[in-house]
Amino acid sequence: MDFGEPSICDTLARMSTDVAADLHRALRDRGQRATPQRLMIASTVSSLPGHATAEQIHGAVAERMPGVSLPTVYATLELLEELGLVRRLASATGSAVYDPRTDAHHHLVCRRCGRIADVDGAVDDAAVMHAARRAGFAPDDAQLVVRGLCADCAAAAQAPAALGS
Amino acid sequence: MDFGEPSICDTLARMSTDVAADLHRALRDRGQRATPQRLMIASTVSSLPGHATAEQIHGAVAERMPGVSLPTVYATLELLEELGLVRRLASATGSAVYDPRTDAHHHLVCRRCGRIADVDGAVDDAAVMHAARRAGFAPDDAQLVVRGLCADCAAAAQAPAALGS
DNA sequence: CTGGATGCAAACTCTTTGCATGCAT
DNA sequence: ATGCATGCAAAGAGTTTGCATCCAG
Repeated sequence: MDFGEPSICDTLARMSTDVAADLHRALRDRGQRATPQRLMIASTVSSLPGHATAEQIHGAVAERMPGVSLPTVYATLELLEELGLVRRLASATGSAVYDPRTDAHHHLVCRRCGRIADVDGAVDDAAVMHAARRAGFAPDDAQLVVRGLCADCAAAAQAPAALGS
Repeated sequence: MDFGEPSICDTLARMSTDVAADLHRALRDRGQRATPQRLMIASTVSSLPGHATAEQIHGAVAERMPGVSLPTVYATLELLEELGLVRRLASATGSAVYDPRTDAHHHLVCRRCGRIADVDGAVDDAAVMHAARRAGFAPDDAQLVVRGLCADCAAAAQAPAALGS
C-alpha cells in the first residue's frame, strides 16, 4: 500500500493525481500494468468538458504526452469502459464518442449535426424496466436518448439564408 | 389517381401492395421516382420481424430481386428514413441497424452480443423534455435505451463452463 | 426525351490486429 | 528477468462517392 515510489512522478505531476492513483490501484487489483499512457489517457478523459471521439482524446493526450498512438488510446478507452470510468456511446455520425460522466444522465442527439449533449432530469422507467426483466433481459442501466435539433441547427433551419451579422 | 397501369405489376405482385402504393404516392409528392428497387426495399423493410443491418436487408431484398446493389439499399434506407418509414439506430457493434417500427417504443441493448430488442412500456420523460427545451433543443422524440445482458448472454455468463444440454 | 436512379468499383473513415520493441513489475 | 503494453503499419469492416448506363415520368 506504499504509493510513495516516485517512479512515475514525472508523469503524475502533469495529470490529476486522484484519477491516476485510483486507476493505478484498480489496475493493480486486476493484475494489469499502470503505464504512463494509461494514466494520462484516464486523466485526460476525466477532465473532458463533455463527450469526445477517440481521435479528439488522442489529440488532447498528445498535447501533454506526445507519441501516444491511436491504437493505444482505443485499447485504453476499452479498458476504462470495463472499469466503468468512461462510457462509449454509439454515435449516429460515424465515430463513437466517449462520455466521462458515469452518473445517471440522459442525452440530446441532434439529427442534423450529430452533436450529443447531456441533459439531466428524472425519468420514470419502471414500466419499461419491468417489461425488460419479464423478457429475460438483465438491465444494467437506462438512459433516455432525445432526438431533435440542437439550438444551433434549429436556428440554421429557421433562417437558412440569413447568414449576415 | 389511376394506379391501374400495370407497368410495375410484376414487381408489385411480389411485395406488400400497401407499402408499395404508399411509397409510390409519397415519392410522387416529393417529385422522386418510384423505382422497383425502392418499392421492393420498402416492402422488405416493413415486413422485417425486427431490426436488421443494411447488409441483412440487402440479402433479404436480393432473394426476391437479384441484382439490387448495396449502395442502392443504403440510399433507399436513407430516403425511407427521411420519409419516416424506418429509423436508423446507431449500433454499438459497428454496423447501423434499421428499425421498421415507427411508433414510440424503447430498446434493450445487450452489452455482450450487441443485440437490440424492442420493449414497450410508458416512460415519463416530461422532466427531461422540459430541460431539453430550456437548453434550446427542439426534441422530435425520445426513446429509452436499456443496457444490460440479454437472456442468452445472461445464461452464458452464469454458466460459462456448463455447455451441456 | 430527360434527368434522376441504379450498379459497379473504388475511396473513405473509423477501428482493430500483428508483430517487434520497450518498460512496469 | 518476464511478459504485458506500446507504437507502427497494415488489414478489416462499414459506408459513401463517382461515373456511365438505364429507366420512370
